[in-house]
Amino acid sequence: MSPDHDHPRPALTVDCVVFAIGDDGLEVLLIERDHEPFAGSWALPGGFVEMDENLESAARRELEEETGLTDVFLEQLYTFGATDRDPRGRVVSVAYYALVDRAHAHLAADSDAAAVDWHSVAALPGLAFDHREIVAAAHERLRGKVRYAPLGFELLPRHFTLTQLQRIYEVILDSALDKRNFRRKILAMGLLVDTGKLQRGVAHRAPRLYRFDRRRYKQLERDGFSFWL
Amino acid sequence: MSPDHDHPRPALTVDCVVFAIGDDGLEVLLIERDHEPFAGSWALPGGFVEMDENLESAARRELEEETGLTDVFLEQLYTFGATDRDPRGRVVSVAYYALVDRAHAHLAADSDAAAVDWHSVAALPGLAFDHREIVAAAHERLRGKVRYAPLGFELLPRHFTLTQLQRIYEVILDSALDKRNFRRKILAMGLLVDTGKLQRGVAHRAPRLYRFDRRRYKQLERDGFSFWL
DNA sequence: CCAAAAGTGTTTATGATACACCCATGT
DNA sequence: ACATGGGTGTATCATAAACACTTTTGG
Repeated sequence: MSPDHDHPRPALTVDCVVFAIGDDGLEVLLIERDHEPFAGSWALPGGFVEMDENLESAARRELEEETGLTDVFLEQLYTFGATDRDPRGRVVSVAYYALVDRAHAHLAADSDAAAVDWHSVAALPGLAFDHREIVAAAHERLRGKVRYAPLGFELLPRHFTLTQLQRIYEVILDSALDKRNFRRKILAMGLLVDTGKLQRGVAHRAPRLYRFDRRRYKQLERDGFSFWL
Repeated sequence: MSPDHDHPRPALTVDCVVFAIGDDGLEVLLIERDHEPFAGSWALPGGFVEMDENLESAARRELEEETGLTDVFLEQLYTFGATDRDPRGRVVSVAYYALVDRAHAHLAADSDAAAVDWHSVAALPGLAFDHREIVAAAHERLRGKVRYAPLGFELLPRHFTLTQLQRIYEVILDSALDKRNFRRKILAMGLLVDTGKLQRGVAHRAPRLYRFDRRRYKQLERDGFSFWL
């Protein structure tokens, strides 16, 4: 017996809000739509969920197909189901957000899309469907969660400097942070490991490179420690 | 053109995790299923989303139909879409959680359900589908969010005493709180209004009744204030 | 008059904030 | 040598935590 035999079903899609930090601050990855509806408009990467795949798998598949990105940090955001959100009919969309290191994210536009490109969150073009609302929800989630979860590291390469990390937080929280206080606090958590390497090739004193100790984070988390910035 | 014309679609449901504080601590409202699958098992109230209703509307409708509850605090939790979560086939469920004042929640079992009743979260019976996992996710969300959002008030009648409020937090956070510190902190936020009334009929000094000032909360929130406990 | 919860301040400890200069490197 | 960001410590302030007794009411 089918769950609802003759019962009509909404279509189900996933959409991905991919964030990175660029020169213009926080940026989102958008694709230019090739087909109707909203052909020519910018939109979030996403598409229909297959019958035999989990939701997160669908999000990862669509992301790879449409942008070339794989192995990114990905988390479910919210499910958007307003009855009029798609002009073609009833379409419910499970939205995810992803965090990537812009410098190491090599993009490859799909045949379905005219283009793939980064756009400053502060100056988005007109978006298809309710995608502006979805980006706004993702942005709010990121701003809230970055303070109590180790999300900042997902926007950086595996080895990074404290100044790079501080910039991540300054961009997301949209406020200047004190360098000494920031460094003291983040190092005091004991989650950063000094790799012993230095970043050479910069026209000033070579900064130390750190990495985030995921194993230790999970350990401390179990022991009741909570990340806080 | 239909969004996916010949493309098969998962079925879409909503499920509600309704919390209240009872004598056994945190409790969840469950219905005893009348029909297969899982006939006789306890399950979350919920059901299929109609083509012309929003997701939250569907959750409220199912909640009223199956338990009689209306006008509750309701928030989207997470969407569960594991391919094997329903033995009948592919069913994706958008889960919501609700908070109600147990004393004022008058229940009415639907014809579809053999029974509706409260169950201690600490000692749940076996649940249908992946409902145990959904309850766990809702519980975690509640524990996390109650500290930075004014959710506690949703579990009390409009007029309440500070001791009642403290108990809410103690139950949800599962830790004892200092009475004097609790009262100082919660009153300092300026969100509670002394109604001037006393709760009579108790075998001890009559406590003052307060109410939560929602208008003022929204005001302060806009001004950058953030609830914290 | 007894039981039961209401109500009320102060001290101490901890964590947050503010703040300025010298150092190392590449050009 | 100069421009650029890297790296470091202390004093002050604000918030959190610990803690015990008197008051009021109903039975």
